[in-house]
Amino acid sequence: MAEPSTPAVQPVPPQRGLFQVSSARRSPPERTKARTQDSRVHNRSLVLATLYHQGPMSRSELARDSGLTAPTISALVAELESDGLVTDIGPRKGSRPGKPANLVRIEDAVNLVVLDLSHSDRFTGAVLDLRGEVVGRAEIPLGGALGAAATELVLRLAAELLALAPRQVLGIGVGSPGIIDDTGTVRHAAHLEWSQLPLAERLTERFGIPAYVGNDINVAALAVLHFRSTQAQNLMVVAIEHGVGAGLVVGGELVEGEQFAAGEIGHITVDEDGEPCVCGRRGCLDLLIDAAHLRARLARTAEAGRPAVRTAAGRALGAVLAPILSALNLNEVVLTGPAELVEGEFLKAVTATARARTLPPISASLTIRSLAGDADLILLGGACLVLSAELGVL
Amino acid sequence: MAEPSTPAVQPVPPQRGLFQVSSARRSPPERTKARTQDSRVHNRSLVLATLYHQGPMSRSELARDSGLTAPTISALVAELESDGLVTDIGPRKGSRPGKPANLVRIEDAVNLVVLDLSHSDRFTGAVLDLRGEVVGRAEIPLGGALGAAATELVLRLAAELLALAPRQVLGIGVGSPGIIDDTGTVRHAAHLEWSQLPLAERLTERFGIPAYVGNDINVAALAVLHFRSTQAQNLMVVAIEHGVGAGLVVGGELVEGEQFAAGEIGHITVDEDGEPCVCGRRGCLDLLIDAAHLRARLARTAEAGRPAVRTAAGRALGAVLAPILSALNLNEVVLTGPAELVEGEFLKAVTATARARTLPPISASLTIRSLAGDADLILLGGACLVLSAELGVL
DNA sequence: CGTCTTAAGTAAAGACGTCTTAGAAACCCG
DNA sequence: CGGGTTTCTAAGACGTCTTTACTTAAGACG
Repeated sequence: MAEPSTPAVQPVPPQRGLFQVSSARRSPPERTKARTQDSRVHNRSLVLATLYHQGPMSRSELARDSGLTAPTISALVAELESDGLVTDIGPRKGSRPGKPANLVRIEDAVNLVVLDLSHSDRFTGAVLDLRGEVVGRAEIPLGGALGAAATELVLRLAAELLALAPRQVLGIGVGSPGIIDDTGTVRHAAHLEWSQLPLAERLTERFGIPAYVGNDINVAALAVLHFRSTQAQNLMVVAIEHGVGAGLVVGGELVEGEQFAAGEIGHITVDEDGEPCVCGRRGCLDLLIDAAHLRARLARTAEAGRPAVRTAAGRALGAVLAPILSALNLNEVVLTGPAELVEGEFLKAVTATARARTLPPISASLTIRSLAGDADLILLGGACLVLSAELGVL
Repeated sequence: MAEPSTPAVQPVPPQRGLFQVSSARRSPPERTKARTQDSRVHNRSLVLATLYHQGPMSRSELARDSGLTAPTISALVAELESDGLVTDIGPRKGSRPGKPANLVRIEDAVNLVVLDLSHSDRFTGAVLDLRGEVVGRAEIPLGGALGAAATELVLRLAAELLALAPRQVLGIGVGSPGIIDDTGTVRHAAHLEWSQLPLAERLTERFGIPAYVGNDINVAALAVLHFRSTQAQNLMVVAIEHGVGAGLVVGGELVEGEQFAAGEIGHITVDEDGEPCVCGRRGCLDLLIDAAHLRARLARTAEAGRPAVRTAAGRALGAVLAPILSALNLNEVVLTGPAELVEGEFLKAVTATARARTLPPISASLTIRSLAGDADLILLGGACLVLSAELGVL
C-alpha cells in the first residue's frame, strides 16, 4: 500500500559500466540463457566494432557489412548516437550515383585510464582515447612501497589519471605482475607482497568506474594481438624483465590456465645440472635469460665471450619455445624486455633454435620478433581489457 | 509474373542437420549478427544440454536451472518433444507438497555414427546413442588401400554402420590421422596418402547426413574432456601409437592452431646429436617414444636394460611436456597407446620428469594418467564433434 | 473431511527486437 | 526534366521472452 504501482525494488546488477556489453567473462564454462534483448547488445557492439576497425562508414555500408537490415542499423546508430559513442559526420565527399551517404564515426567522447604496475621502481599510467592514442601520462615512484602501501599508490595514480582525463572515463585497465584471476583479484604477487588483493573491486568501488586487472604479460599479449599484430590468432609474448614470463593467445583468446597461472615459464628446468635457483631447483630458464641474471652473467664475462653468452641464453629460450610452438601450432612470438639484451644475438639464437627444433609447417611460417622498444605494450593491454569488456569492440 | 506471391527463391543454407544448432565453428574470428530467433536455438540447446548432463528433470526445475521462465521452458520442451528429442515420462516418484512434477527426459530416438581411421591396418566404427553407449560396431580391413581406395573404404564402412543403426542418425563423426581443417577437409595425411580430401563434404553428400571430421588425437582430447575427465577445462592427450601426436584443450576449447597443425609434437628435437630421423633432423621425440621405435629399441636391448630404456623415453616426453604445461597452466595429461609401453616405467618417468621441471603451482596439481586401455576414445571424440555441432549439447 | 498451503504447469497479454514492405529524399545521367 | 540509383526512415508484421493470472494437484492441518 506504500507504493501502489511501483514494482518493488528493481534488482539492478551492482556494478555495471554505462555501455557495458560483455559480463567480463567471469568463471569459465557457464551456459547462459539468451533473452531477446541480448541480441540488441550483441548487434550494438557489432556495429561499434565495425566502425572501430574499419573507420567511418554510412549506415548502408554498415548494413551490408553486418548482415543486419537498414532499419535496424538506423535504430542502433541512433541509440549509439544518443549515448555519445558515435556521430553522424555528414555526407561523404566525392560524387556517386544515388543519394549521398551520411558517414557515421566513432566519437572520441570517452577516455580510458590504464595502469602498468610491472616496473619495480614505479607505477606508470596513461589516459588513452578509444584508438589507444595517449592523451596524458602520469607515474608515481614506488619508493619501496609494499602491500597495502603499494595498493594505495595504485589508487593515487588512478585518481591522478582520472583527474587528467579530458572526457568521461569508460573504464580502468590494469596490467599487474603476479597471478590474477578472472575477477581481477591479485592472488599472489611476490614483488609487491600482494596476496588475495581484489584490486579491480577496489578500483571500481573507489571511483565508481568499471575496472579490469590482468597479468602484465598476458595483457601485453592482448595488446600485440589487437594493436601490433598482423592477422595471427595465435601468438605468444615473452618478457625477460623482472623474471621471465609469457602471455599466450590461442584462437584469439587469452589463455588463463587452470589456476590462472598460464605463462609462468621462468622456472622451467632447462639444465638439470645447472646453477641453483631461488625456487629451490637447478638450471631454471630464469637463471639464463632473465634481464638481471643475463646482465650479471655478461658483466663477469670477458668482452669476447659475451656474444656466446647471449647466444647460449637465446638457445635456452628457443629450446623451451619449440615444444610450445609445436603443440599449439603458433607462428608468432614477440619478445620484450631491455632492447640491448633482447635484440641481436639473443633474438637470433632464439629464432635459429626454435626453427631448428620444430617441423617445417611450424618453422616455415614462424616469426620471432622484438618489441623491446615498445614501452606502452602493457598500457595498451589494459585498454584491451576495458575495450572488450565495456564495448565488446575487440 | 510466374509466381506472384512467392518471394523468389529462399536462400536456404545448403547442408543442415535436422536439429543443427551451431554452424560448426567455421573459420575463427567472424563476428555475426544476432537475430531474435537465435536466442531460440540457443535456449533450446541450453535445455537439451541441461537434460543431457543432469538427467531427467521437471519443467520447473529446468526453469530454475536455466534462468528462463516457466512458460518459455514449456514452449521449448513442447518443441523438443515434437522433434522427438525429449519425452515426458510422467510424474516423479515419491511425494512432496504441491502438484507433482512431470519429468522430461532426453529421448534416445537418435543415433550417431562414428569412425576411427587411426589404425594402420583397418578402419573401425560404431553406432552410438546420445550417451556415447555403443549400439553396434563394424570394421573394415584396410588391406593397404591408399588414396581414393581408402576413401572408398571410409564410405563403405559408414554405409555399413548407417544400415546398422536402429534409429535415425543425427550425424557422422570421424577421427582421422593427418592435418584436418575446420571444414573437415583432410589437408594432408601421410599414411593414407590423402591430400586436400574434403572428407566431411563427401560423407555429407553421399549420405545426406551432416558429417564432421577431426584429427584423431584432437578428437580424443575432446572425448577425454567430455566423457573421461573430472572438471578440468585444460588438458592434453598424448598418443604414442603410429607416430607421436597430441591433442590440446585450452579453456574448454580444442586448440586448432594457425595451420590446423596443433598437437604435432612428434618431431620436436629432443637431442640435437641424436639419431637421424625420417624428417631430416636428428633426435626427434618420435624416435624415442613412438611405439614402433620404442619396441625396436627394447627388442635390441638386453632384458636388464629395458626398464632404463622405458625410463629414458619417459624422461624425454616429460622434458617436452614441461614447457607446455607451464606455459598453458595445464594440469591434466592423458597418455594413450599400447598399454605395455605407456604404463609402468614410462608413465612413471614422464610424471617424475614433468613434475621436477615445473613449478609447484603446476606440478602440485598435475595428473598424468594412462588411458591406454580405452580403445573407444577416438570414436567418442567423433561423437563429440556431432553432439556439439548438431545439438549444442557439449 | 474440508480448507489452506505449496508447487507445477498453462494461457493470455505485453515488451522488445528484428524484418518486410513501402516511401521519401537526394544525387547522377541522358 | 524524368528515370534510375542509392540512402535512409516509417509503419506494421513476426518471433521470442517475460509478466501476470489462473488451473491443477498434492500434502498439511485442524
